Amino acid sequence: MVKTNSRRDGFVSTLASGVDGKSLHNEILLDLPRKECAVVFPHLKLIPMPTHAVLNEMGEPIQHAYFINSGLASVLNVLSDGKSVEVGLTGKEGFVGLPVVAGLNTSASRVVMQIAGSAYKISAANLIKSLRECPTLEKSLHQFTHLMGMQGSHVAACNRVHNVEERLARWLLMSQDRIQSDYVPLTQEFLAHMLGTRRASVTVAAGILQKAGLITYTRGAVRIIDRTQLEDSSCECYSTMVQQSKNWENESQ
Amino acid sequence: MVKTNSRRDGFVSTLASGVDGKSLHNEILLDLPRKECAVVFPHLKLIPMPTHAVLNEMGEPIQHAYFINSGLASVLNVLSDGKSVEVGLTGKEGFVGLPVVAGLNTSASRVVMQIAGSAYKISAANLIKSLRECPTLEKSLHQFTHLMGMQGSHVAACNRVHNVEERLARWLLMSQDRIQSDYVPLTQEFLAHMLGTRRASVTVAAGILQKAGLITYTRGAVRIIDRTQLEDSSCECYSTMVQQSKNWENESQ
DNA sequence: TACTTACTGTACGCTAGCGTACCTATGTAA
DNA sequence: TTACATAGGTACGCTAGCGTACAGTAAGTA
Repeated sequence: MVKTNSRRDGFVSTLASGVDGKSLHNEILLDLPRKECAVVFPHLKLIPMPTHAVLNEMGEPIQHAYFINSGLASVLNVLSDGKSVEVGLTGKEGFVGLPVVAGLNTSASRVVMQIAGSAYKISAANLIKSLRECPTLEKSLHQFTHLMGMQGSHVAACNRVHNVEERLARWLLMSQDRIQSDYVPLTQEFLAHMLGTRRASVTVAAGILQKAGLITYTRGAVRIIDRTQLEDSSCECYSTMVQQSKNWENESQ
Repeated sequence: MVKTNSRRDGFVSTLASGVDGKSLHNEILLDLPRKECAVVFPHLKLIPMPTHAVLNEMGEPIQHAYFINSGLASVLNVLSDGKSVEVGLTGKEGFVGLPVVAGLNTSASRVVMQIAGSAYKISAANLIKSLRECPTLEKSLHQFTHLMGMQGSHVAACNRVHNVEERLARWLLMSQDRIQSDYVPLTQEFLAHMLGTRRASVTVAAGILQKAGLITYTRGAVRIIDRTQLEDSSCECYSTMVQQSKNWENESQ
């Protein structure tokens, strides 16, 4: 999901590291041309995002949007009985606050940090203002809207037809891609929320994957051992989604 | 899902009825300002869309886009074993070919007419060209992208947690909204495809709804009898999605 | 060191829905 | 009228996953 882009240059890095002294990883921001950086960056503030931080709440107005810089955020659909089901997943390639880009005020889902990290925060008002002057940013965000829609649709199909073990494998692979680490610091309880299933079902599925030597599970964290075999254990949805992201990179400009 | 818009005037209707002598129902087109109509309409051709016509095929290049004028189109995710799961649904409020709007060439899903109707067809190339001159159209389509993404996400959650009977009720209600008729000419076989379940499961679920007096089932068609009670039988997802569409109408512009 | 809390492993009865099969209606065409 | 194809009703054994409960274990704290 890394877009190659000739615009990444010393200028951008300098601007970025000026914000809070940390380096810029968000791929949407990295791909902005100089002109647009100058418009957007003054509105950004790099803030730490602790685990379980709620970025947007379902049904509530969106005050701020976020360019994820590190860590992992989940897009959840919350049902009236309190159950939640993950419908999307994004890391440093992504952005939270898409409804604002579409001209809407209300979030259709809850977005939560699953793995702590950092993000560039911008107020909805400043984002809207910036978009008027930043066609590249606008285009990126429209494309990302489409990409997240595709992701949601795939998850819809996957949730219908694939079992817990396959979905767990898929989820671990998608996470690893986004945080670029084989260490996924999550409890089974939270994985269960992600997969919309029981904690006990995750224990069983994780046990199977562990016995097969694909992962090791320690208290509060998974480590991925054999990625290739994990892909085999996962449902086809993983490779389909990866393929579509690649199409997206190649076809968009 | 009907957007009220002052731009709907005699001019537009005249232009529209010029195409094939039939009247224009597509709500995105109806909401275009005169200027943009003049750009887009010359590229449109109103064509009949028979049942099971494939508008876009998953993984294949998009040659044409469609403004649905009547009937009902399903967005399906096709799995390698040939199974398909519906992830979206659109009628005259909608558009097929969203990837093109996002700047992509390949369709991420199969789009099929479920109930015959008609659509305004436009080549991908002409659409792209038109979009450059039509900011209103572009904005509408970006918003529709977002709306379909929300729909897919909701279906993802719904598929995970709700049973066949609830999902069938939801599907019938969503169809009725889009075709504005209580008569839904579909076999149980096809409903099963829509819900990603067995035909036999649909028979059972439809039987329950029929006994309760909410629908009647005749060979190849359902008729909705008691809409209010059907809403009660449906899962919360229906009302959530309706609510979000309303937000969309109110908040956009 | 003992206590406490949070996380993981496992078990058990239960149910929705699956795959499959077969029979019965209902249209349609010869 | 008969033959045929398609759609709907029903049944049966089977399995994944649910809800729940409880015990074991690691990690933090007094």
